[in-house]
Amino acid sequence: MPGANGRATQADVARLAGVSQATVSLILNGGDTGRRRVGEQTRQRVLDAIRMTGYVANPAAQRLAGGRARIIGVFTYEPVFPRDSRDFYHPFLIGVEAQAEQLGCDLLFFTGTPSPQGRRLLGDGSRRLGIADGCVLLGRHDDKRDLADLLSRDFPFAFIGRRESDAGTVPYVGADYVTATREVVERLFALGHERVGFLGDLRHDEPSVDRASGYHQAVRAARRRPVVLDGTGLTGGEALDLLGDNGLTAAVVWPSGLAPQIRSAALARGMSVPGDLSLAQLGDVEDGSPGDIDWTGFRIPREQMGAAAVQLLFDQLVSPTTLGATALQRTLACTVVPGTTAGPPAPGRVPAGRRSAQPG
Amino acid sequence: MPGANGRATQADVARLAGVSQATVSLILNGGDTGRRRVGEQTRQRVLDAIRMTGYVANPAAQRLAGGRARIIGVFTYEPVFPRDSRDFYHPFLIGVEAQAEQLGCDLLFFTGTPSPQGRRLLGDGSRRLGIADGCVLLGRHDDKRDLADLLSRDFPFAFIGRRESDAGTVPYVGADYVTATREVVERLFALGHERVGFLGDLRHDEPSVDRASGYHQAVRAARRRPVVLDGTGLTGGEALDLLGDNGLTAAVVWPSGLAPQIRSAALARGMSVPGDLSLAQLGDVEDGSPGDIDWTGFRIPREQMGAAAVQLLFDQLVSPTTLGATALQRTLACTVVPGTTAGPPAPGRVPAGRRSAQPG
DNA sequence: ACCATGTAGTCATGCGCATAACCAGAATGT
DNA sequence: ACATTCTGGTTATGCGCATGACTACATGGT
Repeated sequence: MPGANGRATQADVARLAGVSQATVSLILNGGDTGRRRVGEQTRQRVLDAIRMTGYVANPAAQRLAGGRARIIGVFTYEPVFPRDSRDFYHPFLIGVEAQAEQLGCDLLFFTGTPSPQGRRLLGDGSRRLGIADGCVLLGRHDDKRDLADLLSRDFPFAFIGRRESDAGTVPYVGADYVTATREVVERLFALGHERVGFLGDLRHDEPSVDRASGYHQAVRAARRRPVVLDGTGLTGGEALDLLGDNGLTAAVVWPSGLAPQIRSAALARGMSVPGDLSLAQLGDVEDGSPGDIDWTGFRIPREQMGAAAVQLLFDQLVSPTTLGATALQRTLACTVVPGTTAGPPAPGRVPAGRRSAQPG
Repeated sequence: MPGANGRATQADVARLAGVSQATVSLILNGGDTGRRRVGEQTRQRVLDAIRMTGYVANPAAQRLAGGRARIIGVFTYEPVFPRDSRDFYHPFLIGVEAQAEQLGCDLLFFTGTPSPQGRRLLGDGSRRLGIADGCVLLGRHDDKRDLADLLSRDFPFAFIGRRESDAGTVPYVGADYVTATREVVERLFALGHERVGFLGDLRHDEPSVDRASGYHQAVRAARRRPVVLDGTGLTGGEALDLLGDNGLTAAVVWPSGLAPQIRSAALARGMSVPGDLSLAQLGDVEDGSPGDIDWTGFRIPREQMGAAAVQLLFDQLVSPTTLGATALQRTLACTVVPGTTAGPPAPGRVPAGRRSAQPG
């Protein structure tokens, strides 16, 4: 005898099975407790009744009563379905969706007006994560206030991408940019380059710091001198000049989007890549650029990161307090790809850049 | 004094403002009733208290109490974030997200195991739409049982794409394929073609029926004979042969994905498009194929359809019973695009197909 | 003086579920 | 024979909110 809205409730099931509503709940959520507490024949009667009535739990009621609704919130700092940029989030979300499905969870996407600083999760009283069991967060902007807010309440969450905060242990699934960068740089040294430059945005966010760190590890291991160049805001040509001025025959580029521009500038000046200049990207380009070039560098396991973040969140839901700090911070390996934009240095050739742009 | 979970409740607000919880609720949801029922200074005190406490409504409680949670469910019959096919859903979802944001609603995506027949919304007791205020549905498969189920309960929903059912008025936002197809065919006649063929999957789903209908309208208006060819499962070459065997110099192709294959086959045989054969697509290709060709045909307003569907759902939520059958079924116009794959027939030239593949 | 009408709220209840607290009867220990 | 433990449940309660029913007081009409 379903209610007015056409859905059966636990009470309906209970009535049909001749037990109390609490018994139905026990059987459904009791776990060990339930199994020990309810007799087998009663159990079967109730399960039959559930089948007959087509009962499905009302997630709102489950949440309100302090249970889990099998709903995972997803918070992005930008629209999930962007119109232009061919989709920074997409690969992550493939993994998120797949894993959520695996775990039988639905996904709740929080919309919100993107503000210039990105949108905040908890501030301004507009957000209502209350309905979700927990929340997966991803995006390039990270708001330290959001981090602190999240840590201060007991709302489970997981970041995609490494995040650190003074306020506590931030649960995240990151990629090991340090190792990946180190390996790429080592590879360039192994090819015979005397010096390998790091050309990038010298910011202090986690992704940048990690790459710089991996670079320095490789340079130190090879007993060479680091050449760190600030490429912020540079055009391809300017960046190429900068590399040439520093006499470099090889460089890793961060963020990766700059690399194709440098390559284009080089080709335009009659140089060859990797003949005259070896280039490597530190991670796949975000906007799926005209990609017939097989770049040397590494690939970020975005899909797996999304899936792992959902799993991390789920693990927290299942055992609210058990997880230690190490279990809360998970790191996945990147795949180094050989590619075709790096090779041995041309012997006796003038290093890249301005000078070779005006051949005599 | 927020609760244990760190969030303020209406009771907290009420205590701070010196009123009862019911008054807070009244002010927040009363609409006209509330404004008449509560004095202005009390109102202000409560609003201040809300600001001070940072109160945000708990959607679970709102739903449970029969109210609206500002959550819109989205049901697709396939994964929302597909790995391969460059994204049939994406354009719709851009509109859905934008409109949901506009209306201040969050989006709940139902995951579920895609089965060969697509997944069912309500069957099998696994789905829980209960948390959402209503649901937007989209996908190529439509399950007549789902339609009947949905109509039988009072759960608001809206389809993206026309759907019909014997069980009642199905709320949907469709595109006017009939008019668009008619206009495209008229255009081909206007270019001077004696006969214009319809080559397509002759199915009975709404999108196919609409296109066939528009084709026949145009043919009738031009007082010509219809040439309807079944293109199901044909390769480009086979389809080209079929057109040639029927002596056609122009054809509209459905689904649109077949058109590029026909064109390629034609070019491979030394024919020219539109010189020897005019082709038009009935709608944009779904998988964003290598698109440097400017196809004659029409464009489906996917983004607007997504937005309109959300709006349609929202309208139902606001006035549960007011909407008549006409207001529940909305149709958007497609944009006819001239393109470059249709032109006047070559005078005195042999029609397309096999024969011109063996020039003497 | 009395009822009708309006104003500004409060009270009580229930949505569907999870869960702590309780309880009856049977089995077991001593 | 009586206390203890186990088995198999039931009762009671509250989560946070919306909403119908009710109340207390003021104002106005007759």
